[in-house]
Amino acid sequence: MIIEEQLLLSVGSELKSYTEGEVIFSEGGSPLFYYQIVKGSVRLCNRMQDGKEFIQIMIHGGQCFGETFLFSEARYTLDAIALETSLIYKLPKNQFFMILHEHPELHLRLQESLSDKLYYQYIMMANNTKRNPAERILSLLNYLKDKEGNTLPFEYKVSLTRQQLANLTGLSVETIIRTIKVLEDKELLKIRAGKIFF
DNA sequence: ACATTAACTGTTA
DNA sequence: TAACAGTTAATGT
Repeated sequence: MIIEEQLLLSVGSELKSYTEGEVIFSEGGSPLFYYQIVKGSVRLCNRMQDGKEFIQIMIHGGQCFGETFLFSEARYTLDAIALETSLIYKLPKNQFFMILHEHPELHLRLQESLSDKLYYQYIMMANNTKRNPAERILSLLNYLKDKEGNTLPFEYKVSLTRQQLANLTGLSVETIIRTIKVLEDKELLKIRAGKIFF
């Protein structure tokens, strides 16, 4: 959790419910709020004119998003869309800076959260540029498993759909399916009832 | 709703 | 040019 709920409420944050697929903010819009997820998850993505999308990062409960845009004059360069029904705190920009001013220790937490996101972005940028599909998928799975703190083989259950894996790696769903099967043959992962165990 | 397969096309090593 | 990845479309769970 980045900012305590009590504190968020005391400065007039709005607790808003979003349904699956609902757009929270979109590319080109003016960043006016700080968002923090209570329950659910959100994807930050770029949508192409042909309807395809590339997921930059997924944000889960306790984490915040959109905050980086409050520190610059830039407009949103991506969309934030609810991955599922989610409860999210929405705090106006000026109130956000007010509590940052009154609670300087929050800077450290925001910095840590930002570093985590950047770490993921670095990994994904390196992976999605040159590597082959198997390497792209494996490094994404490695990152996800690592984040969960799981070290045992085939213990980590990948909760993402094939489509989500495709949108995170820039590969097609079919390539994900084909490659996942090759990786299963090589015994680098297991598939049980359609779910990937890594 | 999500996963899989097949047939086909274009690209790349 | 053979292998590979995306597209399309049909089918399966």
